[in-house]
Amino acid sequence: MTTAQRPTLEAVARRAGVSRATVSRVVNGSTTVAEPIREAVRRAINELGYVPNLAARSLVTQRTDSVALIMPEAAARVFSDDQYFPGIIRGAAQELEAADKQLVLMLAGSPAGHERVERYTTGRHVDGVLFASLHGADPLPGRLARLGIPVVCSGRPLGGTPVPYVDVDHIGGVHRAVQHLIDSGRRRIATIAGPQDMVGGIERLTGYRSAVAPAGLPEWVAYGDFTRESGVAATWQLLAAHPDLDAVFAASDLMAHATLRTLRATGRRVPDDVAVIGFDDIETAAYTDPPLSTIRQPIQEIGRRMTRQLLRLAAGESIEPALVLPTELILRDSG
Amino acid sequence: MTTAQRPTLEAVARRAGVSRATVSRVVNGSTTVAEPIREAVRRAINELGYVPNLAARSLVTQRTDSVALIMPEAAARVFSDDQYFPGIIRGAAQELEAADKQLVLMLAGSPAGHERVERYTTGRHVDGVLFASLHGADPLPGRLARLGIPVVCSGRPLGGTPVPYVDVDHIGGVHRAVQHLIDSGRRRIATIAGPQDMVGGIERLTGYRSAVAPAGLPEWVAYGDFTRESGVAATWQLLAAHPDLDAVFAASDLMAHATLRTLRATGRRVPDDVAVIGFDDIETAAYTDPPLSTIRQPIQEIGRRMTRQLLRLAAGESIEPALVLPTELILRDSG
DNA sequence: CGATGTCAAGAGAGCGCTCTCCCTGGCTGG
DNA sequence: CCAGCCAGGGAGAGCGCTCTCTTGACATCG
Repeated sequence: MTTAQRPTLEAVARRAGVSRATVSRVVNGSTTVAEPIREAVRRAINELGYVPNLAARSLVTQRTDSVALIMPEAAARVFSDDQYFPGIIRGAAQELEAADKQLVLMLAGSPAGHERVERYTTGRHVDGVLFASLHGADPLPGRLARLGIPVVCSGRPLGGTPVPYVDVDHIGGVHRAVQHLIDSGRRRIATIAGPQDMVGGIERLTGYRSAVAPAGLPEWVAYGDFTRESGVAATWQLLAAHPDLDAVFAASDLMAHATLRTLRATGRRVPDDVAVIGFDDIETAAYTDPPLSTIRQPIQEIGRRMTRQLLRLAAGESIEPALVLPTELILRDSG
Repeated sequence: MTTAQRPTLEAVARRAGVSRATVSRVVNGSTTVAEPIREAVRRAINELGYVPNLAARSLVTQRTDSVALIMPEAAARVFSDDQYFPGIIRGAAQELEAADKQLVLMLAGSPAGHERVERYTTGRHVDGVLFASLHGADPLPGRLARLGIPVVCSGRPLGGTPVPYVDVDHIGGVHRAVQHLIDSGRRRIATIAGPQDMVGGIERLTGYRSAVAPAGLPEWVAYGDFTRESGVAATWQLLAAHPDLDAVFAASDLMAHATLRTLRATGRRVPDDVAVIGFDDIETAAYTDPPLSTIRQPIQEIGRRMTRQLLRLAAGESIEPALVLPTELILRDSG
């Protein structure tokens, strides 16, 4: 499997009868090259099938034109049909495509993975690093930031070092949703909260409390980890403790979907007996039975904004330390 | 934002009082370095916070330790809640993690994107290229293969140049599913086929025909593009033409899900009036109403196998030109 | 008509690393 | 006692590119 020797700048230069520098100028679109020469170089490039060696280029330019997107989740969980990560990826990919940069995807679930990510990112193999969702107080974003590597997180990082981030208004969104339940007469409103080591999990619970407490209603909380499985368990738990509940706010659509099914399994009707509201507005939400009311967060937009911030950072501009995007209450039939 | 000058091999060598070569030996784990010196070098590395510059390394080693995963879809479609791409990504990520290599994700939906992918991959920025699902006869895989760049596709490529691939047994799986419908007494079995410019779309239709024809049953075909929206349209189309159909095989779970809902909207009961079988076994399939019978394809395993093949190719080993994984009929309640 | 300015193109010095020699000094064996 | 042999370590040549500096050829101006 002998790989044909790739042509180099040198080879093109020889063939076109010019210097390496001139070929480089043509390749990089400098204007100071006379048209006939430019044309000759182009022809030589085509004839030889020349393609620049990116490693050599980035060795001297100190840029790699690629950015890493880190998912600090176990690989197994990243791609459930939760639309969060895919949405972030998609937004980032779009924005990077426009900037003609590459997206390097890294899963940092295992400790080994985390270590690899650290080696790779600190190894200057990327111009910047995007963190999609953080668990606990991961020190890596702060460390990278201190190394001078551009970093942007999705969701306010819990660590000590301040790192620029993009997030949505969890509290406001949930508050409005729960308030809507209250306004429509619900009085026994439970919630299935997310993991309490993630900002999203914490703040959505805060939002629930901020609506329920002032109304003098009880706080009924069960915990899940955003997945359907955990949603089933949490729903049973709530039902056991409060068989008379008349509404559930679940911190993710996946959990809300599980709640829908579990409620039905117990003979309760949605929304007649129990109202259900989720969070995310994944595609499936419109296809559940009944269609799920939910709080939409602009996931793709988060990915886009993160990327935009990162690129500005990488370009040496200064940016707002935080960007908070609005959420929207989508009312369907479940509540 | 002045980035502190990164320490180089040279700096470490000076500090440890040895030569660059020796530091390189230590970093790369050569055994021919005496323990005291090795230790001194390690200390110097830690004190300086030295991290090797990967671009420089790959310039001389001609390896980059990263592989590209290409999705030839519009960014907008890659991450619907179809689990195909996420599954491939996940499988590939796992396998690459084990090999300590990086996953570079590229979307080649637009013509511009396609061109970027070509530049990047031919630019030797990756050690190999994985194609996740191909539309039509994309010439890129063949071209890369001819350039000597290791390539593996998911699904048999339609192009002229033979390229190694990993696929599942679409025909056999669908045949068994449709045969199951026939065996359970269905006689008016329609299908919603996938795009006919993709192997999966073509072969699933072939599988349907291979079961229906020998049984002397009519072939009722409508076409979709694997999405829910297209599933809705195709179902209405089938219903209009054949109001008496008693089973539908949809070439994707997403389309099957849409069929389920559309059938119900027309007052038909599943599976009593009409049986429905999908293809993929996405997570949602177990949560539809009724739970969807479907043909499971081991998506993650495809990603893993592709990656394994690619790594062997990159290591200079020779591999089987095709790997076909089995599919499995999962019977739930819909048919 | 020589001095100056201008612009295109070449020369050459690295970027940070790996890897092939080659050298040194301590041992072995005859 | 000396040739022969290692093992451990250094020197130095690039990998393929960019970019600054310099040169050379003209056009312009006093």
